[in-house]
Amino acid sequence: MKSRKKAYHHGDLRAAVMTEGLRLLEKSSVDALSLREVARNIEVSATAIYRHFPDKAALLRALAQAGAEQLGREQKAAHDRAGGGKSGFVATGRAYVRFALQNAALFRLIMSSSGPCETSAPADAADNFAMNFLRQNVAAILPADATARRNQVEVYRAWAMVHGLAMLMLDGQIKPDDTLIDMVIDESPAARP
Amino acid sequence: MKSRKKAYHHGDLRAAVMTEGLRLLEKSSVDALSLREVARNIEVSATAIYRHFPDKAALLRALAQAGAEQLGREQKAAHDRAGGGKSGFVATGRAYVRFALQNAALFRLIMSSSGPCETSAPADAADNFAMNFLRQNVAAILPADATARRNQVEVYRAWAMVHGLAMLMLDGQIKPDDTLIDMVIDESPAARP
DNA sequence: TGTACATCAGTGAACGCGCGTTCACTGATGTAC
DNA sequence: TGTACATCAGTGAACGCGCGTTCACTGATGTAC
Repeated sequence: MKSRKKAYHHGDLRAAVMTEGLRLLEKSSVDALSLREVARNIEVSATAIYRHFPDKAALLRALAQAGAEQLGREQKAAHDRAGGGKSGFVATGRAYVRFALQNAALFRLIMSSSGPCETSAPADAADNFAMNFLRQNVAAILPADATARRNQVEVYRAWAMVHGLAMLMLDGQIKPDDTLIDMVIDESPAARP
Repeated sequence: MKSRKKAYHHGDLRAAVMTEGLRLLEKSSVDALSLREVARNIEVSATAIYRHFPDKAALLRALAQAGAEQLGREQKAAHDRAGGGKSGFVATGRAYVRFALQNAALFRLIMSSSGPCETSAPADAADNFAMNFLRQNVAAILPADATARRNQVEVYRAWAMVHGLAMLMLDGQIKPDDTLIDMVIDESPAARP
């Protein structure tokens, strides 16, 4: 069989590269990801990838972008499923940590490639997904008369707590444990009635 | 000049390797650290290092260990300087984040190489430095009648918050800013009177 | 409907690179007499 | 104090590896006539 060329229809190779890239990130680290390995696994020459991505960095950027979108989607879904408000906030945090645990390398890649969120006002959809989502959720939790500064600090604190829990579990410093995740987030002062 | 051999007295090469390793970690990432670069920089053949470390992994382990000890020392110093108690707790957190920011790659290395702290009771000095320190500090903050489980969750939450803040700043997701660090930690519910 | 042709997604050979590690070696050091 | 010798921290050449990227190429696809 083994047809030599045009094994992929138009646009399919790009998708296959992305899929395989994401798959490999499930099993190893970002630095262990190589163009050649991706190509090998989808049975295509290494150079074929250059038809779709100018270089390796571009592929990583695309993977990070796709990952960020997925994380955003999962957070949103969890939030909506919980019915918004405080339990929406808690659900968002849980989704964040669980995504990190189930997509370790991808999660790290996302964090290390999206820019700082200090980039001024008009939110940068994909880049600032987490920030924006948190900001909205935290607003739902604070007293209505909270100052902007107070709100911001609260956002950072909530994000840091959830992010830290994710990273510590990823690094094996804290044993991953769904119950513990729930306890840390649910009982957090910000989440208490 | 350039004497060819025995440029280092007994034990000095080991120290020089460690120092240069730590220095390189200040400027780049763990994966960018190579035996050969360390050797080059201290003007020694790459193979000389094998007299002191069985392989690269052993060097990384030693660097992680040294880093962990330094972090522990800085936390302890900050704690003592603040006079213990609640402000000691806050100071410890600040020291943790600042250490991370000033020793980015080393901090990551520490976190990724020390084992889980779930390893049973009799604490493993270097490995569990952060945990033990936090545990003591959190105990000083909780009401005396707090349950062990509650205490543990509180420890994890505090650690996660501080660790997350450090990682988010390291990854450029939150702009590093001493004032913000202080606000996030100082005003955290755990640190409030 | 059939044929000529431009396009461009694929190919495989080749490049130079820096890496970790091995090997047989050398020569300064410090000790035993 | 002077000499013979074992030790062992250093050397440089060499290994094989997998990588990202370049290059000139080929041949299937889809369009214009």
